[in-house]
Amino acid sequence: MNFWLMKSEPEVYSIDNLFKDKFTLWEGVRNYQARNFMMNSMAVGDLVLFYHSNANPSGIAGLAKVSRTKLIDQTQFNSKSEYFDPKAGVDHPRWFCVEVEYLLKLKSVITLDDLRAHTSLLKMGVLQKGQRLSVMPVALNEFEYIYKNWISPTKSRDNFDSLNI
DNA sequence: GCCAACGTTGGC
DNA sequence: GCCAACGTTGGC
Repeated sequence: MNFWLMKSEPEVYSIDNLFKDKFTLWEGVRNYQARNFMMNSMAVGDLVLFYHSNANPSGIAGLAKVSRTKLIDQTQFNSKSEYFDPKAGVDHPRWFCVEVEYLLKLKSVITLDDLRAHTSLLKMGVLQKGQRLSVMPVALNEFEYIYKNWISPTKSRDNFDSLNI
């Protein structure tokens, strides 16, 4: 299993939206590196830190799980969509996405300051200066650390049993 | 709203 | 294939 961090602006689509929807297609990614992660590396069951960007505060707002992979992002073909890509065609799609499933919403957002206060997390992609990727991998040790410190209901568990994964 | 960082585009 | 110009991201 792999771990990911995926960014969304809560004004556009928040963890509350995902709670209501239960599932969502992660459409609109128009960055090749981010696309390649979704296309080549994500597997069903991978866990996702749902990150609110451009928010008050910005940070990790909840947890999701990859439920379908290697889907063609249909918005690239829709000339009415803000994600329309005139260089893509149904016979040669450029952009792919995954579907994610809601798992939980945190009682409070784990802010960037929260994360930076822990030396074990200093290497996290999302904390690096100038990083702009909207989909990025999270190391196992980083995910476990975050899980133990902020997500696990008992804070004493060291596995993911409570999530029924 | 500012602006640093970084990805993409396109002329050459 | 270089690289300047431009657009976007996203914290602040």
